[in-house]
Amino acid sequence: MKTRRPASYSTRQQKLILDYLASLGDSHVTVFQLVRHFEQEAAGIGQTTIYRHLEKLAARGIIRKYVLNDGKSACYQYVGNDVCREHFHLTCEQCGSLIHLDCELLDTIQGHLLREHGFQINKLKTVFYGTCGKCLSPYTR
Amino acid sequence: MKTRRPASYSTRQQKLILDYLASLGDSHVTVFQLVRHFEQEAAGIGQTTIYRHLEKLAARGIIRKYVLNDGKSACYQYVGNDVCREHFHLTCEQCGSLIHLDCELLDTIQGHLLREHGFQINKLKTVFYGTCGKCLSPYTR
DNA sequence: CTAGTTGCAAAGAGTTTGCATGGCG
DNA sequence: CGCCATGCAAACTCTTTGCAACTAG
Repeated sequence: MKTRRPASYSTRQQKLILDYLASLGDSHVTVFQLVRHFEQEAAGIGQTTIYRHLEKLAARGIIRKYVLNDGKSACYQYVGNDVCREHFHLTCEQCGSLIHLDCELLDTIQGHLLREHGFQINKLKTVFYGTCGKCLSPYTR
Repeated sequence: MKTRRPASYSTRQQKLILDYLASLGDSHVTVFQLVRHFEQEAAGIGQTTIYRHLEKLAARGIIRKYVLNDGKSACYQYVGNDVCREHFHLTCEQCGSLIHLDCELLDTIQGHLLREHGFQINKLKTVFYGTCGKCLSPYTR
C-alpha cells in the first residue's frame, strides 16, 4: 500500500526552481527575489507557480521557510536532501549570517524536551536568534 | 535641550490598550483578538489605533512582537519590565500554543553557546518550534 | 487519455496610510 | 488654541484560490 506519492510530474518550471534554489547554497531568498530572477531570465514562470513549488518543497523539507520578524515577505533556503536536517541553526541578528551548528549538547536538548516537557522539537524550523562571534567582538555595544 | 519625548498625550485608548496587555501577563494575543476584545467591551477603539499603539509599545520594548511561521497575523506579548526575559519559549506548530519554559538545562545552553561557539543567544527572540504534548498523543501522525 | 500543473486574474488576509475630526495639555 | 491622537475607509502588500488551458506519463 503505497500511501504517499500522490503522483507528481516533473516539469520544466519545477526543475528550474529547484535548480536555482540549490545553486544558492545556504543563502536565503525571498519570493520577490525569485519572481524577479525568473522574470529577468525570461523563464516564463508565473509567481503562482513559484508559490506552489515553494510550498511543496518546504513541506518535503527540501527547502526551509523563514518568516522574518517584520512579518513581510517570507524567505526560503535550500536545505537539500539531508544536509542541515541534523543540526540546529543560529542566525545573527546583526549581520544576518546563518550558522550551522552540530553540537552534542544541543542534541541532548531534543531528548530532554521530549522526555521532560513532552515537546517534540522541529529542528528544521527552529532557529536561534542572537549575535555571532564576529559581531560580538568588535564593538561590544 | 530636551531631545527625546516627542510629545505624547495620554489618552483613554492608550491606557486601555496597555492595561489590557499587562493584564494578560505572559500570554500572547493577536491583533485580531485585541480588536475583538475591545469591540465586545464596546470600548470604542479603532483597529488603526490598536496597530499604532502596538507599534509604539513594541518599539519601546514594552511588548514583544512575534511573527508566527505561517506569516499570518502577528502576535504580541506583554513583557513589561522584566517578565519573560529569562526563559525560553516553545510554540506548537499544530495548535499554535505558546509555552513558557523555565528549565535549567536550557539555561546551560546560553552559556555553552557563548563559550563554545561564541554565540550570544537572544532569548527574547528565540522560539523553539515543534509539537506539544497535547498534539503529540492523540494521533501520532 | 487522465490527472497533475500552469498562470492569469481575482479574491483574501493582514497591515498601513490619507485625511478630517476629536481631545490633551 | 496648537498639536498629537483617533478612526473610518481606501490603499497596499503578500499570498492563495478559481478556473480554463496545458502537458507529462
